[in-house]
Amino acid sequence: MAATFPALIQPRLLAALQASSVADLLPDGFMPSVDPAQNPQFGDYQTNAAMVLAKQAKKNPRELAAEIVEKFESDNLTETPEIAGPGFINFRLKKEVLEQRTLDLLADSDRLGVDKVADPKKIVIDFSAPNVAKPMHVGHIRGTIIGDSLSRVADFLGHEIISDNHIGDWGTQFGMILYGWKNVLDEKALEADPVPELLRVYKAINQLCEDEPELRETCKAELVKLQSGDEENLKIWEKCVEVSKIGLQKIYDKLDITFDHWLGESFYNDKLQPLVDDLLERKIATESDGAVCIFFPDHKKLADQPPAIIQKGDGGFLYATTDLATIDYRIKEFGADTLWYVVGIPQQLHFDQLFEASRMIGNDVELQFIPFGSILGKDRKMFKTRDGDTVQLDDVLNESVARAYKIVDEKNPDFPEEEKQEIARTIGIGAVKYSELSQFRLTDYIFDWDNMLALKGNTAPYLLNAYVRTRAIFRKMGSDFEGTDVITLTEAAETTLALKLAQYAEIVPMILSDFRPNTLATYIYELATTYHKFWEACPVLKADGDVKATRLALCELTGRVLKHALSLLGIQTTEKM
RNA sequence: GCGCUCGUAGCUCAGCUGGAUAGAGCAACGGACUUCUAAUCCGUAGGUCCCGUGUUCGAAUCACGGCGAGCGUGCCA
Repeated sequence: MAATFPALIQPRLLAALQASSVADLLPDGFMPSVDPAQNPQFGDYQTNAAMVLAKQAKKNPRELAAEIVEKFESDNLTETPEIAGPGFINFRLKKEVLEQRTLDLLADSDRLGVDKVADPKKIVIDFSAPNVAKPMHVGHIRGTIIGDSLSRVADFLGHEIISDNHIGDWGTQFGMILYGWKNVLDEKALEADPVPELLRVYKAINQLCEDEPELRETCKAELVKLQSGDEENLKIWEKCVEVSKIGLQKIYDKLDITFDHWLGESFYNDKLQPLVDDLLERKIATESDGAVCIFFPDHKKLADQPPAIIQKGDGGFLYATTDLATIDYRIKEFGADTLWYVVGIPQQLHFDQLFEASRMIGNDVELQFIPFGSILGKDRKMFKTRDGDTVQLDDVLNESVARAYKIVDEKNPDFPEEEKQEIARTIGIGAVKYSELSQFRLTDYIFDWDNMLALKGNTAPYLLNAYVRTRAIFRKMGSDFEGTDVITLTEAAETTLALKLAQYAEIVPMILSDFRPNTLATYIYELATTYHKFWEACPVLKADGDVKATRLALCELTGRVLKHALSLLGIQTTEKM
């Protein structure tokens, strides 16, 4: 596949710069930036290179721009560049170039113009990671959906990606669960639907502990028994983990999310003591106030923060210990060279410490903390499971599907029942995912049903409707797209759409440069808008000859790109709605 | 106290490594369906980009200082 338009313009522009009076100022390996023009009136692409270099050369930017344009060899790629404003150079693609690109993209149905990365990595991605014995609530939705989307994008770009659900299956919550299991468990309720019953037990004991604090000691004793290998408690624990996993899997199935591994905290139990001993021996960790800690005296920020504790005074381990063991395992057993952690921003300090500790240990691995903002309750405070007033993730998904069904049923009362439900599932789940992925991941927001489940405006149904419209054409025509030898762009709406389609290849690689699926979401929204406008302006089936062939091709290609881009967000498509 | 993140239209949010007149959606108002799906399109209205200073030809964007919100901060995860 040919390079993207910026990648084609850049070397020509560089050659012009090297032939200009500022050639001496260009650093080795310099490549001028070429970006899509903000406003179509300026052209298709623009560069600010003249302004940047004029500054260094102490020249007039517009004069330098004129010199660059003079030396610019378009080689039939663009029209003569134009100079505008303070010194922008604007490029407009030749029509034939865009037409040829459209044909190329049609022939490239697998990749749609998107190249694989030159340096594929082996990446373990850690996301979702719910605690067992507690159902997922809305707070878990971000990491789960963002992590899944990043996995899909990385995979498509040619990385080897291994997803690992590092579930919390060994935490202190088991003290209360074990006590509750033995004292307040409703066996029948457990059999009927284990996850809510486990939550009830957890909440009940949590409440009891509030009322009579001495109960906490009893719970702690249960935890110690578990951790020292007590047979009865181990059995209960295993049962708990088993039923919880089944409950979690149901949610993941609804979300169409899978993991390569489920290596929870408990998996690393026998690796913790040797790790601590080793770090003590290597003087990376030291004893302090009875606990084993890692200090960071040379780190400019962490030096003033408390140490990372890897073993408690009572001999117990903490999540810093488990996470260090996990890094080690992922490097040695998975052969990973890169680890991604999609985790809430409150854990920033923990990961700063963890990564620094890993560096001190000498691990040769790239570590990437990909944080996301918090979902807050109406009181602007973070959701906390133990309070019990959180909204469960499953309820959100069900409500979303129900709302979508209502509209599907209104608009298409004649569709078979099963089809209506299938469409409602696609739209409902897609709406939740899109509302998350279309937002910058670090922004905090207050949970609001109507906001998260909106179906109007910049939402999943708008995008799905654009896809449905591409399919409606071929359904009406009575046959699938049969290919074309010629593309003739005449209307502005066609040109704009063709350019937008070509830019898919520019957008996808950008997602991983700063881990922002919302850049892709924005692109899909713009593509859908562009297509909807094309739809209004350009009749397809009533057209003839090359015009019709061109428009059919644009519909087909738009459908392919929409479907593919949505799949990178983990959103499924529907043929009708 | 120290540290992290955020602050943009009435509301919810975009705005990529500094670029041209700061953009969408919702809500409000006005238009367009005997037409390939109107879950659409077109138009009107809406702004002290939290405040201040600095760097720059140019700042919503970068730096510093405030203010506000949320979060973290030695034995939970």
